[in-house]
Amino acid sequence: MTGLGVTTVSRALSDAPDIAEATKERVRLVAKQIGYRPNRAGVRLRTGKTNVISLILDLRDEAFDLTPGLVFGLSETLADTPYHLIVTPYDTEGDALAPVRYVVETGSADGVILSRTEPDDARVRYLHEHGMPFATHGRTDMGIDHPYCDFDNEAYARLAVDLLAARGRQRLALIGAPPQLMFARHTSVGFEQALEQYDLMEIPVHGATIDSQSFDIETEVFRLMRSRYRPDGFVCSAPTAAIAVTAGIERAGLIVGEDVDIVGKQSFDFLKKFRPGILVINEDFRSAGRTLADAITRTIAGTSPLSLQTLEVPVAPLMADESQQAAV
Amino acid sequence: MTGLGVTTVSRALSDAPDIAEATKERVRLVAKQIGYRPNRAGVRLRTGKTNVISLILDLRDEAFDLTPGLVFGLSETLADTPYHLIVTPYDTEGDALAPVRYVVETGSADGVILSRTEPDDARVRYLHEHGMPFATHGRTDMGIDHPYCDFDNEAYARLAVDLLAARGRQRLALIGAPPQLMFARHTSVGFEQALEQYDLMEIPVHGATIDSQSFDIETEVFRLMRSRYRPDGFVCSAPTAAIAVTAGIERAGLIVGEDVDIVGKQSFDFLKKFRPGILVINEDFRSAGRTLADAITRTIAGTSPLSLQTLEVPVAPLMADESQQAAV
DNA sequence: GCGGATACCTGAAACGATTCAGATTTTGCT
DNA sequence: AGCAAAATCTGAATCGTTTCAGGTATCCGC
Repeated sequence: MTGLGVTTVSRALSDAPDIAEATKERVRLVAKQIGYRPNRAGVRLRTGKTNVISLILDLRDEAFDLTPGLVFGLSETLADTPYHLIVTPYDTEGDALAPVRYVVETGSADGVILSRTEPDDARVRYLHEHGMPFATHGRTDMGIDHPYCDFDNEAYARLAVDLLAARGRQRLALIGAPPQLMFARHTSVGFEQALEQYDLMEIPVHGATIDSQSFDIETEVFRLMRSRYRPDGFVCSAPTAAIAVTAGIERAGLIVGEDVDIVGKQSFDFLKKFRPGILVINEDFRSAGRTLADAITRTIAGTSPLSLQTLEVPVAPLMADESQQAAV
Repeated sequence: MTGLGVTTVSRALSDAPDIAEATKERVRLVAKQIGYRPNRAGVRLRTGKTNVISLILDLRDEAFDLTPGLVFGLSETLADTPYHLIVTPYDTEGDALAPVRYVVETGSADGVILSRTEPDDARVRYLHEHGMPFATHGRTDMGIDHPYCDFDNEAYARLAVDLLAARGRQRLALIGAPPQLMFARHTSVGFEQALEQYDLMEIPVHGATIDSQSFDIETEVFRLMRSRYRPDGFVCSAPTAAIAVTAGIERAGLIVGEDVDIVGKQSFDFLKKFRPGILVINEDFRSAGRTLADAITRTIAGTSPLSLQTLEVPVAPLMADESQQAAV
């Protein structure tokens, strides 16, 4: 104790206007000396504020770059705030709502981060209706203005087709994400648009979605490469897809970058080493995590969602010849 | 309210012996009906128990399979307990102790999970001295009995050399992890042992550690392949290393699986697709996460650390000829 | 020198749980 | 019937914080 009442100390530390500046200074000094840290349970009990952000993770999600990207980006940025990041997983086949319901009902967090949004997302609706602050990786299509950070997959798909068209490819296939996901829809839209613009042919890929256990991309690509409608260009909506497509192509005895081109996404720099012929566009999930951390804290502080909507623009890769040009 | 005192209700829900069975039943029923969930802040304030496990993450760690593996495995298993998983990051170059000190000083968790242990690990010493329960991914060499889950990297390296020796390789190189890490030491020990046993030659790789920004494995391997001491077999201590080694070998115009063999680790099934010639041994980080979750909750409950030490044994991959044999 | 504003400080209640130390009722035994 | 023991219940304190509702000087103007 400094000889002051607990009220004074509390108000001094929160920089209230009715405390003398000298007193505040003294309190702050003593607090520093004894290494005072407010007890989170006390604060939480009294104010109801948890100082916790909950990241909702789908346990079935094997995407090996999204998850660490978000976790690192979020925790990195939240480290400079009073917030802790907690991971709330779920693997219920049917009920994706369970974890958000849990967070809302128990009030175990001040804000929620969602990923892999759907056009009509029950979790988003639920959180919005219950007034729980949240930010999403990916947009929705529900007319609800909420904070998000998204990669512009429409632009990505257009850019991918640009690249393939520039290399003279004619018959393009899209290896999509599960169609119920918003980013898959954006990718499709961009893909279709660009096809029309260049007047190219689309080779439909039956059931061509990533991370569906039942569907084997490699085998399907292999089958396609031997069929009458052989694609000469692939657009992949996820990094892992590019690997599987490559495997399928090579099983059919064809060469990536010569007989066929692949455009793939990555956040970790390995596709180029996997096959130098793959056309690579970067998507940085870690940076998305940072942006989302920022967005959720601001949302809790009352900032309007409209100013917290970020769309990351894909950047065209340097082509082999361009980079040589640049070097000269 | 059920008409009972709060004491009775509390004791009933905690199944205390001095409450009538009928009463307990009634209380439980009502609790279920109104969806009662104990307020975490209340419990935490009164009992000091946080019901939180803190996972300490190194932000420089770009290992793209360890992190999601641990996060998924831990959160998955903790979901069936009252514990929440919180992520405590750090990126301080010098002070790896900062995050554990923070957790201990603020009492923000009941238990801590560490990864990437060192033989003499300051974090382990600190947690042990302060009586904070913890479990580590990886062992230490400090004479402290603590719960851990580790992959037997010594056996891995021996197995790797076995595979290379069986294929007639003579001059082997180890692409190590940062030498200050415990698992790197285990790998080295196993490697040396096996070399001696088979009487093979070791080609030293200068500064050959993964995730050191300054060192470029690919370039070093390329240099080696053109030098007088050209290795014909590589043992990689991390998945990413196998990619870089492959790139270096191919830059030198040699073929993986023919001119040179590589043994690599993976947790996610992609190395075989990357280059079918790579010899692959699995390490399952997700399962390690599950094991660690179990270990830390048991440790908090008072179980002796000795029974909470798990060593996962590497399994030899099916060779191409063996798998054919097996199929016949 | 007096009333009232201003500046600065503080006691006590409240958040939701657990638990100590009884209190009351019932039971068992003679 | 009487009394101790056993069974069952409960009031009140406590954890650490914030905040309501005041309390006490000090200052200012006239």
